[in-house]
Amino acid sequence: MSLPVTPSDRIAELLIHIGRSSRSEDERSTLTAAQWTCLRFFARANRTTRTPSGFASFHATTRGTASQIIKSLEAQDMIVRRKSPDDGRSVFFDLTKAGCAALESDPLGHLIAVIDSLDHTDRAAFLSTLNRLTSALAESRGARAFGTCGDCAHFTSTGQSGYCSCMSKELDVDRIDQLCASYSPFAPAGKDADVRA
Amino acid sequence: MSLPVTPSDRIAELLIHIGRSSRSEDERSTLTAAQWTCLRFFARANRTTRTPSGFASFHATTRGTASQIIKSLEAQDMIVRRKSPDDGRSVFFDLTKAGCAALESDPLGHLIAVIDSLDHTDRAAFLSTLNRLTSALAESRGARAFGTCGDCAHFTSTGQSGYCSCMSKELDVDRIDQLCASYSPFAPAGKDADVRA
DNA sequence: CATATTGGTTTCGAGTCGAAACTAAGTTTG
DNA sequence: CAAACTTAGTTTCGACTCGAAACCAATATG
Repeated sequence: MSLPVTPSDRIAELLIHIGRSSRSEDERSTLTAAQWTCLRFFARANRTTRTPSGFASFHATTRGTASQIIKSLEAQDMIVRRKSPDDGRSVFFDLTKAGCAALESDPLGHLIAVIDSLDHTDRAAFLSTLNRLTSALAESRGARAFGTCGDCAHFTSTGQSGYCSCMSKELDVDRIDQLCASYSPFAPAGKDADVRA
Repeated sequence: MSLPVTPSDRIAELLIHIGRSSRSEDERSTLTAAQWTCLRFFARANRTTRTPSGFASFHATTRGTASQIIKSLEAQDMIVRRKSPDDGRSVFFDLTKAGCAALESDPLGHLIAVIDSLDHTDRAAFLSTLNRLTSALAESRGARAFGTCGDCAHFTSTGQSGYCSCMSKELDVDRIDQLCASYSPFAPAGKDADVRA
């Protein structure tokens, strides 16, 4: 009955709990938790990542489920569908004015405010550990971690902008802070072939 | 479109993500995420907390929803319903043998393993910050935080066991690590009257 | 050109969710 | 003591979420 409770158990317990309880929408928000996550993701991810598949893997669910959540946001005019110029099968999404406006009252604000009240160095240490946990967990799940281009192993800074060896493209300042599905926390072992490993 | 992304934003993003993705059941587990959370909670909470209301407030949902999740676990013989000896309205739940056995393959094990691989001092610091965040968030939501009797302001250790001023009862070793809904992270300001503030 | 494979959608059934209406057992209060 | 709360729990409802499986169209692979 009373299994030994290690610090790791406690941390896992708290992580689940905080993730769940901070999404509770006190004010009758128009969106559900899944819809908020989707809207946030489309606001933060780069164009090649802002797709149904991208969201599905970020949200650790199936493409089918992702497709439905996206559909519901489209119906509310929070996002608009765009065809990919490169691939006839693929689509991506942009936030509408209404979508951007909705983000202003993101219920996640509560959590962010609380985090903001932390001591500066504590926060930095916390973020660093959390980053490590996320990458390790993604790896153990056999999934790819998500991260920003600026932190990515494929990225080399060239002053203000930088170059992504994965997309073979120069990235301007705006894009450096965007989420990318091809993010890799590790230095690539060999050549680009390893990107999809 | 590209709002400034502060460290706090990143942390919030990661917390939501890790909480969600670590509950994904790779192996077709017999239980859903909500059911796992419920089973875990009943395994960890003390008797007065192991109730439908207790779970509802822990899980940040309504009593109605909690009731349904509990019903589904009862139907699978994971938990058994007991009448409260003190209050004719109240019930509480114990894990069955099957419930305890199920916990052995808790999908949360993945996350725990990853946390276990952290450096000892990093882990301690992480837990401490996480605890602070959880309490602060609960307060900002106007909800009560959950914690163990051993960490509670109502608790005074007397060597191996200890005394809970909230329940006015001596707690033996087993109970010290259990979750309690009356947990308070702060020293009680005045007398016992403040407990329900 | 035939055969995968990939990106996306749809449908299905079970589970989750909050809100609201409801019962029953305690508490307050006049 | 009885009427009026309040609290613990359940039920029902409709909308949403979820994974699985079946499906379609565009792209690779052979």
